[in-house]
Amino acid sequence: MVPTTDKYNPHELEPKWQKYWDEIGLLEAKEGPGGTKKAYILVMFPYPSGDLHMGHLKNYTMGDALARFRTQQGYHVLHPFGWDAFGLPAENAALKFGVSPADWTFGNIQQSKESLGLMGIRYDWSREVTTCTPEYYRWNQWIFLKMYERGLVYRKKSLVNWDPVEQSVLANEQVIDGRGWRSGALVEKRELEQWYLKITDYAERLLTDLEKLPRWPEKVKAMQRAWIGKSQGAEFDFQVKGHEAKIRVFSTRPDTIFGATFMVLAPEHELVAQITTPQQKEAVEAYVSAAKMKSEVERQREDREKTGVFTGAYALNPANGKEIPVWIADYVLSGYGTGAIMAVPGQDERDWEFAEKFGLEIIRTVQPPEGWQGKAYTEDGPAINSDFLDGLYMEEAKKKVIAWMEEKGIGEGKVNYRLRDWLISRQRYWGTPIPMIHCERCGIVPVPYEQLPVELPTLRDVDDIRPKGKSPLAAHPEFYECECPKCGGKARRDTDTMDTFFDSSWYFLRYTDAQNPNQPFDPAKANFWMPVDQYIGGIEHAILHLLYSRFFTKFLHDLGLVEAEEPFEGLFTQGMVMGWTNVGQVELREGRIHFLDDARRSKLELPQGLTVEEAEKGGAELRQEGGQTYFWKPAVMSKSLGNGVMVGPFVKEQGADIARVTILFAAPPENEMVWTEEGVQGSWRFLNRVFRRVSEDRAELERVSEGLEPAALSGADRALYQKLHRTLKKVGEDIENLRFNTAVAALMELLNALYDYRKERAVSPVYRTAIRYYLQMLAPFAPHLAEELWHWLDQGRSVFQARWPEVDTAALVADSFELVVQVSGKVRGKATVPAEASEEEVKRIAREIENVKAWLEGKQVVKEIYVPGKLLNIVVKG
RNA sequence: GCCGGGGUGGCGGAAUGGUAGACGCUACGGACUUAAAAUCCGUUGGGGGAAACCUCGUGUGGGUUCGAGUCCCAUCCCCGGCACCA
Repeated sequence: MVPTTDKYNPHELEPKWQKYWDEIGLLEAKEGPGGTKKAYILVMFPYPSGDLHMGHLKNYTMGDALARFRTQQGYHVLHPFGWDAFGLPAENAALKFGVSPADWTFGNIQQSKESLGLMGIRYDWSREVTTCTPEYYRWNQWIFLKMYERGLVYRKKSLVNWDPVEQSVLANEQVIDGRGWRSGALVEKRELEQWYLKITDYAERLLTDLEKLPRWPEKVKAMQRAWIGKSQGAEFDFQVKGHEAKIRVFSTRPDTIFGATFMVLAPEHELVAQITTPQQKEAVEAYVSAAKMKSEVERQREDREKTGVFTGAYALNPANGKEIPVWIADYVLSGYGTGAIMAVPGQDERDWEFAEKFGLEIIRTVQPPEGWQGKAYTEDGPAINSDFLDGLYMEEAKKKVIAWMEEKGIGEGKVNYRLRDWLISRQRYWGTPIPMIHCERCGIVPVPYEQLPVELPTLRDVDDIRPKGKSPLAAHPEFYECECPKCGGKARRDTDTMDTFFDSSWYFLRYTDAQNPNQPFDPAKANFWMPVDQYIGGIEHAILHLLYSRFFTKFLHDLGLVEAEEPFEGLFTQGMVMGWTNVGQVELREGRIHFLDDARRSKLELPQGLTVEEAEKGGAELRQEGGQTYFWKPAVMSKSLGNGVMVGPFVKEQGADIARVTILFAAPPENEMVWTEEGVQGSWRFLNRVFRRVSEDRAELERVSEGLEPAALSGADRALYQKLHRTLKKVGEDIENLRFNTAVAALMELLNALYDYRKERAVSPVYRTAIRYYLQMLAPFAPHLAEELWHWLDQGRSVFQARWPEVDTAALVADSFELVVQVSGKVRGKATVPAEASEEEVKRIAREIENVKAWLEGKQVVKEIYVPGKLLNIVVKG
């Protein structure tokens, strides 16, 4: 055996090939003529947070592997990267460290870029997008103005979500369980005049087009459907007795109108003050102001018991002319439907509860099934107590009653959505200025296109940036003082900035033509690349970013700028990376674990007093160190826990390819993975074994040529050739489906086969072919090592420039197979059988197996099932 | 409560209705070494057996089928999302 003189040394290999890829322009994206095979591989762009850890890199590694694979297949590949660079983290850092948001941001970008480079993750940096640059955000302003032209931007005064920590308003999507999505602070209600985007105009398209996305996770689509919340019903009026006013309600069950025994208005409903009787005035006003004080969270408490107050007013049920009392209650929401309901306790659980508590009348209008013990009956059944609807089932009754309403002019069929318009004003500094001007004479005037961009002034003083409850820009006359474009008089710029989700709603389009100074992007270029073939990112954007981006794409499509109506053809939500985390020192008291330090314990929501058993069930370990006991547990890698494996040090000590394989092999990519020392060891062993295999054979590999006649192969050569092509097929399919873990497993298997082969055989043409293909298949995962070894075999060009080999389908058909012989469905023997063996022969061979013979002894064969190439099942009785 | 996804060795996880546990990790045994590391070889779901082999086994209970981790019905549990939206 040739002595191993070379050693696998990632530190030497990796920088060398990284430089080489940059020199040959490996991932420079080039448009081609129509019909060119293209692959737009996109990872969600991040906030530039500086140093990166393995948790940040998982999706980038996946994207890089896929992009490299598509390159090998000869696709035109677009694999870009950029920075979601506006937003609060930059401002917070500025406040904390006294650096300007811009300096902080660009410093972080530089650091992050280095980490990406170290991992061998390659992007077309000529298309880099940084949202906080005027070259980018001027097109935010441009799109905003286009939306304004089309009536999709409006200003409205209403109760909005105010995040007291961020000192800014938030959109509905950004309030989760009554708290700001980023700050976690309880959101307050404030009445403010703000800018909105009319996403609701697109509600129906956003809903129905989900069906065009088979390569999206069902989970994400379900979440979007629920968020859009379409419901069909009717909207109709109830006359208030003794008033001009009518109360309009929305109901999905207009068929139950004969059971409407009272009405409920949201406390904020505009008619409340008008219809409340003097006797009830005091109680109603008290209730309304109490409701205003209540936070969203209080209103949504688990044990929410129904509360409400009678207004003293009555309305007339249009179906039967009955007088019914009008109440107010906070279980009716002002923002949905009309903010008022007809209450039908017989068919609605919430109304039943309310009626029961306040002693209101209950009439059933749907016949519950016999023996019905429950309260409200919400299922289908024949209508009762409903005059002309009696006997009809729900669907029929709805149709009939809606037709009746329309005929009488009371109301009509109506579709309602839960989706609300998108509030995009933010009272913060580090964002895109809203390109609007307020003029005392002309009102609101858009900034003319030729004056774009409205540049964000550079503020360096921390006090200028600090949030004060209104936009910091409002303190800078040099920014807001301007001329009215219409009348030329003195006017004032809008001083709010845009929600940063505006920035990220179309960045993927900018990548297709990132440096265009004249328009957001050239439609021809966008049409070549769009839609994104594979988008990879975190599930946390299931609604927010992914819904907004779909909206923007549809809008830009409507403007005629892009053909695609959906931005992301395939979506993949990757699982998180966890790291073993020292939660802190603990003491055991009576078998229970008590933490001596609370900081990390509370962050991880671990209770005090766990039993050891419970802790272990939760994946934790107690470790002894210097006589002390520490509580360790895998937790999502994060800066604040300090449990992230940092890219720089890791690559320096171990190597980028090892990190990449560790990430991709540890678990299916959609699952969370725990980064472990053992996993890293396994990757090292694997890559080292690859290196050794090629290294030991290097001299022979250089001598042997590959002239190969597949049909003439026999024995071990033939077996290796077939294994090679089966692996080639599997690895290709697995990468396409992002099943990297099984692709790597297949490569490990093939490597084992190569070792087995070399135990008995010399380097041969088949073997050399196998090694060459092997390196091509390894390249997406461990590109540096693959490139190095590839150059040993083929000096000419990069492994990524060589075409991905074709699968020889003839080689997928084995020439013999292992026949599984079952007797009555249980495996009793196996035999190697030539592929071309006839059924007769197979049956004969099966019966010669000793163990099968024994099981057939004295039994009567009832039936035989033969699955060619696989299995024979002999069914016996007796 | 509703919606989505799961439940397979000590662990991560493989399995177009056809050999359950690929591949890897861990652990154990052995080789090499002065020694250790690394590396290599072997074993590693439970039970029985000297072995051949038998038997049990994919949350639980039923069913369909020659054959079920995979399909159907019921049920329990876990994770994620939504939750007074009329």
